[in-house]
Amino acid sequence: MQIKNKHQINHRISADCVIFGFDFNQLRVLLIERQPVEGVPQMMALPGDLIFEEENLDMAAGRVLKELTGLDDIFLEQVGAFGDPNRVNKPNDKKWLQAVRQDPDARVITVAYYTLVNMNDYEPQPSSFAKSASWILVDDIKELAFDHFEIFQSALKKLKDKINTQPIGFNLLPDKFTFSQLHKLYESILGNELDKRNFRRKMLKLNIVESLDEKQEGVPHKPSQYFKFNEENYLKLVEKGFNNFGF
Amino acid sequence: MQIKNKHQINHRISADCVIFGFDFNQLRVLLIERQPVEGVPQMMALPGDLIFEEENLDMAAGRVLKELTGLDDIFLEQVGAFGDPNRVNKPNDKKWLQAVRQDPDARVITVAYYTLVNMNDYEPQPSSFAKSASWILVDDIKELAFDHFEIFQSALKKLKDKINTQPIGFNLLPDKFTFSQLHKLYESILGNELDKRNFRRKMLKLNIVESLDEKQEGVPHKPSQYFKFNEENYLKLVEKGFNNFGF
DNA sequence: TGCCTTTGTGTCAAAAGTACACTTTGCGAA
DNA sequence: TTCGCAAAGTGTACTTTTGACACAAAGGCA
Repeated sequence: MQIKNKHQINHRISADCVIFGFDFNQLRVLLIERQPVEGVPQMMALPGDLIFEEENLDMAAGRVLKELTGLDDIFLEQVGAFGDPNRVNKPNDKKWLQAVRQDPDARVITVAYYTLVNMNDYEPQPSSFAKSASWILVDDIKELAFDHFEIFQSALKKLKDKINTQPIGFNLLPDKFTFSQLHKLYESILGNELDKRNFRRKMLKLNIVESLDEKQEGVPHKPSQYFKFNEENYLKLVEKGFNNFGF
Repeated sequence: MQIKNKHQINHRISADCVIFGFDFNQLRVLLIERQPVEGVPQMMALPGDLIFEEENLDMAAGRVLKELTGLDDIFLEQVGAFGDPNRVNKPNDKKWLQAVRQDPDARVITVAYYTLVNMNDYEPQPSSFAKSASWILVDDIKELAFDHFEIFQSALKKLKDKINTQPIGFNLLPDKFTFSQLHKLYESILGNELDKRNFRRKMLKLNIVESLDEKQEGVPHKPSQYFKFNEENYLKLVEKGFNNFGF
């Protein structure tokens, strides 16, 4: 554990967030536009910031989320650390760093998080690190600054895996939602179709959604029932060791 | 993305490894004894080291593994980053750092990995960071230096989750093994009993183990058949989208 | 030869998963 | 007022998977 010369000292640590939202039809991610720099093509990036001295990693990610969305107390889970020495060394990224950062050659290791928000709660905030932010369809994300595309892919994979173990999808919906919305959400995350009747049957059997005494209004078709998530029942299930929440 | 004063610059980054092994009966982890320091009770720790300048995180973890075990090209997966500002601030840990480190107050963020090795391949290596290493039963690990116990628990949880998705357990066994060994391995990892016949039925149906033309010899009971893992069939299954490898 | 230990095997019932199509409701346009 | 449209909501038959459970077979050893 002795310190050797080969050990670099001044690492920067940042927290980047993959913020997922659901527009009732497709899955989206909240991306920021990187501050424009002459001669560097515009590119989108994950919101993130260097961590503060007194912060732990989760707090830093929470702060990024809060600064950008105004949201607090949100589902937040670590994806992992990304620390390739070349992760910020693509030519355009380098140019950008040279224009914007004080110490552009410092090695930056980022700890990535993903988080699930209800898009309707989102209110754009003036933020220190983002010029502007927008909700981009997951399917339209093809390229991002630095290694953010790789991070995004890891986060999406993690989300897919997780939703087969825990019903975290409710974090992406408002308190009351229809079964179709829930159904569509699962299809969007998993990336494939799910039989309507089978989905409904299993979800109802789990006993973690509860029908409300309220229906859609003003729709030009049969109005659907509203439901809400029943966290109490969910916790009871987990306590019993049940873990098959997948589809 | 501007650098503010609140951002601390000189973080240290280390890679720590939770090295799992299986003694054909129970699951073990390779722990090192922390260099003794007057007045600090002896305590075990996860092997780890600060990362080098030119290394990415996986390489650093691989190097730690190689230095300690002589093993190369081994299953290695990230658990996550641990960066609480107080993770190394328990009184005894502080004392230890003050005695051993040049800059004991530096904030150290660690990226944890877990890895699965075949214990029989293990050969203790003279290592720069370990006084001595030993295989400790998972059930006997109650306390570790720094936040290593927490890291260990996360790694174990990750291993449990993973083995229900991918048959990574074979990494813990030699090339040829008996069904009982495999069975016991799954029981050790999952921490509960599995019905022998049901385990065998499912594993055989997966078609990823293959019977060898070879039996145990010299055992005072019915000798068991040897099997080997069939990676080709496994990859075919995965390609088809099959994912129910759990028990 | 008999004993001990571990291997190896089959069946039945319950649960879960899969595939599949028609009726209901409410709005809006003709 | 009626007709059409669009999405909601519902059941059944079949297959596959899981879970519970007990006894014979093989080989060493005394």
